[in-house]
Amino acid sequence: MTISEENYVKVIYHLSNVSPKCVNTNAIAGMLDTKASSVTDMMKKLSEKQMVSYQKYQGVILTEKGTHTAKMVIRKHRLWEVFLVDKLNFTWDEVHEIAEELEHIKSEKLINSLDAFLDFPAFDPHGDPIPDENGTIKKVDKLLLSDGNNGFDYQCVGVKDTSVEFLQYLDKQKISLGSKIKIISKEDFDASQTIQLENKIIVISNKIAENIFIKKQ
Amino acid sequence: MTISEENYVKVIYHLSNVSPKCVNTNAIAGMLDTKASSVTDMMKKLSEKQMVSYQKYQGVILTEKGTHTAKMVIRKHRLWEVFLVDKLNFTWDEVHEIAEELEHIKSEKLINSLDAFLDFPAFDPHGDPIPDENGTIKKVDKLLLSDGNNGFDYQCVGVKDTSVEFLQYLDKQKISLGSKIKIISKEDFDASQTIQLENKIIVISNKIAENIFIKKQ
DNA sequence: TATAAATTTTAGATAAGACTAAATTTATTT
DNA sequence: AAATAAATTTAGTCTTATCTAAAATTTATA
Repeated sequence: MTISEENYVKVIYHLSNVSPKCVNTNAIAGMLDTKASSVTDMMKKLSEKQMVSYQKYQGVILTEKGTHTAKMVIRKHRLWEVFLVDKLNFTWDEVHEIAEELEHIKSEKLINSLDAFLDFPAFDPHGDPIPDENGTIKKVDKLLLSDGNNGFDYQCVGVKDTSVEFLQYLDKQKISLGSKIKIISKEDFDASQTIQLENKIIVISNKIAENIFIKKQ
Repeated sequence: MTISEENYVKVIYHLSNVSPKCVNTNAIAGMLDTKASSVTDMMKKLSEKQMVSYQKYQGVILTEKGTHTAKMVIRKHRLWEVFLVDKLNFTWDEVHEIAEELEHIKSEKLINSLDAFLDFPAFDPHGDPIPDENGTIKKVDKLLLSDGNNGFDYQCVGVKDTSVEFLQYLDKQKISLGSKIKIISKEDFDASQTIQLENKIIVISNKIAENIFIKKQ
């Protein structure tokens, strides 16, 4: 698998999780910042390699082989992120870009040794689950802060958007994985929420709330 | 710089150290397992990028920029090798191939953090010096075992050949970095040597002796 | 249901990096 | 010094991954 092929498979995997049907050409092109015609070319190649099942004009679905390949790329990406944060003291907004490169390093022994070195972490610095050697992913029952209920106590367990801008906003507000969050109230008009953190009460927009994963305390 | 360009620059750097004049096309092709015509193409490109000074039919010399680029690639290669051996428990014959991939990961912050995490090592697992952040390389006065003198005590400080076969031969003989080696005698006929190790005396061929670096005890 | 709009695919082109085969330049020999 | 050998470059081709523009198909709308 080339780096490009791995990136396509990874993106198809992520898109499959959003809407579990066929993944369409334009969606892939959008994620990879490329053109639909390039995607079509690659779909033919990945189809020949048995990574996706592809029917003209109908989009693609990952095969079992393709799903496994995607999970292994994601495993590498997330393990490297943990390495960067836990061992090299990177912040959570700095790791994505570098992990995009590291995720394509080939050795299986390397990644399994790294996994052991990091003590088999289950989650990456953004709270996303790390597939194990077999591709098994721990399911967590998490919900979006925007779907939480007034008066309840929650804990931040992940973020949806992992952009530098969003992560730095959270840093500024002192919100990180494990932070306690109590929902005080929610505005009907714009769905903005008033929430209580460890030692302050703040108001966040719906856009913020839709990108924070929480679970019940 | 692309991965391919970095590999060319690295190879030219290594060849420059052997014979410090112009590096010729065929030598580069041999090292990279490619054809002379491909090398010529790349030399034109590297010349445009000011990495080498190139005159048709006369070979190439690295510019200052090219030398620095090469050193940074080598720095990354050797630091990753230390990481693999010291932290992930790889053996010294397993690390080269993986480091060939890791050496092309771009982030400068990554490599400097890794350097600090590893406690600023001066040498890689094969005894080769690691350039620092500025490209400075600690000079060591080492010689080849084949050039050592009878009756003297030495210490193994590096290997020239880093192939899996050679390194595994050394493992079998329990020769590693830091091993004490006393030269007992040398045959006139084939330059084979009888040497004393910690707890045994063995005979090694000249080919072996020409690939072990030593220094006086 | 016919037509417009959006999506997707095809056809043809480009750039990077490699190749083969032929041509050119430099080095070596007689 | 001419002839041969070796090294290097040029010219043209191939593959991968991309692109644009045009054609084909599907979906949405009047």
